[in-house]
Amino acid sequence: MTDPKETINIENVVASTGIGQELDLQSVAMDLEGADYDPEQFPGLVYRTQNPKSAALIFRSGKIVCTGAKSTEDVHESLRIVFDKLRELDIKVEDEPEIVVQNIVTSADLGHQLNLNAIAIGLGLENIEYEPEQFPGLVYRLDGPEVVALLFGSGKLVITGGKEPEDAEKAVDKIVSRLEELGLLE
Amino acid sequence: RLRKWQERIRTKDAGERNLQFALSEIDRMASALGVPRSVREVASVLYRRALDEDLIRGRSIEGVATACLYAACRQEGIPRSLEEVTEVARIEQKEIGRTYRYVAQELSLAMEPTDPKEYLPRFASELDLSEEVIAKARELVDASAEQGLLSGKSPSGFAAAAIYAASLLCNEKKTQREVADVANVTEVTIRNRYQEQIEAMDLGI
DNA sequence: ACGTTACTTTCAAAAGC
DNA sequence: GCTTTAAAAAGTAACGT
Repeated sequence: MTDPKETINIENVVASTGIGQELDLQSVAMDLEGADYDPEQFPGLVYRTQNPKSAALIFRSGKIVCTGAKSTEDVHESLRIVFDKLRELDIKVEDEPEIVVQNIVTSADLGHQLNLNAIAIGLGLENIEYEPEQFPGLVYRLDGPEVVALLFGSGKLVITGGKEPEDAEKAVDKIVSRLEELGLLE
Repeated sequence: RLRKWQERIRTKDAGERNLQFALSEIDRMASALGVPRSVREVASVLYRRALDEDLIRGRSIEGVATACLYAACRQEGIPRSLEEVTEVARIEQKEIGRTYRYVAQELSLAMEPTDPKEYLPRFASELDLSEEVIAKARELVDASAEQGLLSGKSPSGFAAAAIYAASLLCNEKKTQREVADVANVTEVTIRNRYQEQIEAMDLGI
């Protein structure tokens, strides 16, 4: 039996940080090639890195959001690139701004088809959301860890809302044991 | 004193007018959807409960009224899809779905996903199909659901595929387009499921 | 009847309406 | 609540060919 935990794959990591300096986004947009800035539409300037692939949202306050990276390591690497780009524009950036991971999105595979109708009733209709007319996934909010899982008929799932990779592992363990005690796995 | 009294009357009147508006909207939409009076009554009760529980705050009366009607149709076993409800509503589908989920959660409605079989009589009737076709479609839905083919699929699309397959098996063939039109789904959806439903039923026999 | 693109759901942060 | 970013899951829809 393959442990479902082994199938966990980090798909996206969202983190926030700040350079501790106010920015004139209009001029940054002019000097930084590839920058998208449309203050009418959104107050943040969008800057994409290629390696690792990610998107950084840079704000007037100097705060930055990085999303799209596949690991915590990639988030740091992406932001290091962003910091260096800003330094090239003669903008002062702290040596090592604090980076806080805000959300980790992972996918995994339970290895069995799931009867979502039975699971919806088994877990309790008041604890889940399953509206196949609107979305094929069953939404399950866990207590500990505080994450949200989307379960699909194929047995694959998405876990989001966690702040560290361990949250996804704990979530998969809890989901597997809950489904097993309900006799709904396999 | 006098002002407070007038204010109370005004508030009471406004609340009463809002309630009347909501109920008349439920009536209007229910008529347009062609659902029986019992559904309007259930929807009205749901709306009054939502009002009592203060669920309207921060939401539109129109939205809550529409969500209550959608929920009432499901509770009464004569579902109308969100898309169908949207056609007679004055708010967009996304908002109806969101408000419905909120109301269902707050009023502890314990709504189970719609059973595709509940769509069969209406679809068959609109297509002038016989009772035999409905029975066959029921078999198809039960057999394929039992084999796990239902998970994640839209109930109306699943029902549409079963109706199409049953019409073939009973020699009362309707085209995919005809079935797709009454069910408000695309031909692609029917095409992608009717074959596996027939296989599921053959396995079960 | 293909293929492609795109929308549905979940999550978090950012600044401002 | 909205706006923007990214990503997965699976279903459905709307294009064009």
